[in-house]
Amino acid sequence: MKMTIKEIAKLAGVSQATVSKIINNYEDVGAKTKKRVLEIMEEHGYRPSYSAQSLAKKVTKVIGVIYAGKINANFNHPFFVDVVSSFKKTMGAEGYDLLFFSNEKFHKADENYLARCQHYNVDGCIIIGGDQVEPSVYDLDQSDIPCIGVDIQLEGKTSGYIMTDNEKVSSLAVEHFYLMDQREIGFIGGKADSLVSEQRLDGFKKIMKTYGLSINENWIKFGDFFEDSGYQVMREMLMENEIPKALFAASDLMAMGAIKAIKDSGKSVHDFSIIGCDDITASRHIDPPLTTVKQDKEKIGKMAAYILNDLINKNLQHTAVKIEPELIVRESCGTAKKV
Amino acid sequence: MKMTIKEIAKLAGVSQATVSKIINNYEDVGAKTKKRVLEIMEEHGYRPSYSAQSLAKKVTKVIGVIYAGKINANFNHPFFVDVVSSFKKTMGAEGYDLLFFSNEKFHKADENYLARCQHYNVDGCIIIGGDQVEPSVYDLDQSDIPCIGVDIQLEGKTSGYIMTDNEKVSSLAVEHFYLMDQREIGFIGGKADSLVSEQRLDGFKKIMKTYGLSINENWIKFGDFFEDSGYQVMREMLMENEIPKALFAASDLMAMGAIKAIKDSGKSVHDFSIIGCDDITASRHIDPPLTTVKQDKEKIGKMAAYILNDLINKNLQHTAVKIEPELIVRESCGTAKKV
DNA sequence: ATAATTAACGAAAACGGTTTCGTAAAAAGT
DNA sequence: ACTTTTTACGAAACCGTTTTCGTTAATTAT
Repeated sequence: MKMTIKEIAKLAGVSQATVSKIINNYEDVGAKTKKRVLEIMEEHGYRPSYSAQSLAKKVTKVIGVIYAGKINANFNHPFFVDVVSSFKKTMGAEGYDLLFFSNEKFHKADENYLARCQHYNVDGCIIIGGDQVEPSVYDLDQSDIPCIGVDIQLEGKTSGYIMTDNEKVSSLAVEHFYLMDQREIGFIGGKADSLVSEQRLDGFKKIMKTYGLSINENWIKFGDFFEDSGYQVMREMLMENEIPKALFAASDLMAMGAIKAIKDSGKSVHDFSIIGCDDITASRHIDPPLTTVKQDKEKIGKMAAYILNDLINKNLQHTAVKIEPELIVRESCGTAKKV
Repeated sequence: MKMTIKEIAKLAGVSQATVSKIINNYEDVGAKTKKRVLEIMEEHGYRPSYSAQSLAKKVTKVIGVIYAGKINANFNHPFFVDVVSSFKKTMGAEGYDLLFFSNEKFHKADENYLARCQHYNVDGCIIIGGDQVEPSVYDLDQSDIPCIGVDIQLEGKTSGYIMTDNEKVSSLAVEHFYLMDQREIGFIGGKADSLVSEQRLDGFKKIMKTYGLSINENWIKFGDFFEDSGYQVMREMLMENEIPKALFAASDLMAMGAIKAIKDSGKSVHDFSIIGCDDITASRHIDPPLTTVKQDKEKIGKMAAYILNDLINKNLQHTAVKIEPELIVRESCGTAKKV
């Protein structure tokens, strides 16, 4: 049942070469021959084998997708889900399918990402930022395989990266607090060793200084971008003597966790001002509707695809792009003081 | 730089065959030879080519992932995100990577799913239920490629499927309404032509009859499982003369949309009883915390992986499995009447 | 009518591996 | 010491394509 090019050729009374040329749209094949062969192919449901093709040509039309960091990390984080969804859509339109690598710790130790990219001969890959830069990711970055990093800084000649302007993210949040007359501001970061966390913290400190606000180091804590960590961290803060009145959380999920911690502690959320980050779908529905710094997930995914495409087609050198964040005001910072 | 088996063989002073045997753990190769070759491979960072390997062997260790239905449908629906995440984790542990097919409408018309599965020579595939059964999915189902369907009924000899017991889902919801003294019950389904919607509606009607509750056909509407559709549908209902006091929505997202519609209409959500379905992360945080029928996403993903594995290893014939749903009571059906 | 082009096709090498089967050397049995 | 078995390895065919280059037949130019 599984037809090969050889059998099609025999059936059509032509050579393999001719069939192959028809598959690949060569010019030098007669119109009637072409028609006949095409019909036979259709009739037998013939499809060229990917393996054979990508062995012979050097192109695969497959993009590797890598979640850096711990096992399965971020695959189901709402922010990355939306980014990857947008990326997938855009790359799909270019004819690419996406190969999601299982975390390497599941594989034999020696099968790192570079090895697997070479193994599958992917045309390029996207690396989703993780906790820190693993050696395995570094090797891939340094290779000649086109890579686009999201929330992770890639430096290879055939790499690029994209992320939201994270310092601006913090500025937007703190500025809003300031406008709402909040001065006792805490910061809940994501994974302490992630680039994103670092940049947001930097931005946070800078803008606090700019506004002449004092920074309380006890009010700076780190989670892992997911909800539970926000809950834990807030819980700790709540047990201290001094409690910040305003909180900027580096993800909506952590903000949600923090809010839950506040509620569970018996205090009223309305006595706190809270700003999240990402603007995930749920944010507008929670209680209170969450004021947040929006990241343009759609755009990030799309741009990542464009850049990767250019990298693959060698229209581009190494590039880094920053996307503008946007403040979305809802009700978690009080409505009373709204102008 | 790109090493081939031939070069490794030359470097080691052995034949290709021997190197290949080492790669594939054949017994008939001497210990010292093996060691030497292994070292050379390591030293040169040699990795066998996937294309060449899967051309020669017949196994790829790749699973195809297909979202049936419209472009990009369901890729970012929280329910499926969690299911696929769990599936990915489990398959990853078995050494599989996942190939996500871009929607075929992006590809040339003739490249349907079966064609691409054959093209890539995947070991098996998972099909995520969509609006309806497309011809392309049917062909794949009927082929000899192992397939596991989630929320979609696959009937091929090498296929299986898994979904929550959807009639039970509706029973759980309606029973709860009944206990809470709600009699005027509406139903918001997902995509009207999806199997899941059908089953839930059937279950809904049955249980309503069982309890002797009258069914108002105007209170039965369909969305598409996403939030906006819940909003729209609820908006319509709100404009009618008779408005149901209790609503079962076939997804939490639609429930969230419905709640928003109620709020936007100026009415109080607390005058309504609402039950969702899925139990996504956000559900416990929204206002009011959503009572919902939980689907065990983790389990569904894991079981899907187990079944697919068995299908691939031919330990299994066609199988269908149903997963038990569970009612999670929170506050969207009033707390006053709680026992 | 003849030479020069062009069109249409095929032979065969290459892509990078796997696997069967045969064989020489080493080990074991007698 | 000689046969038998086992061990370690290699030659070569094969997996299903692509692609280069040469060749013949058909056109066109002269």
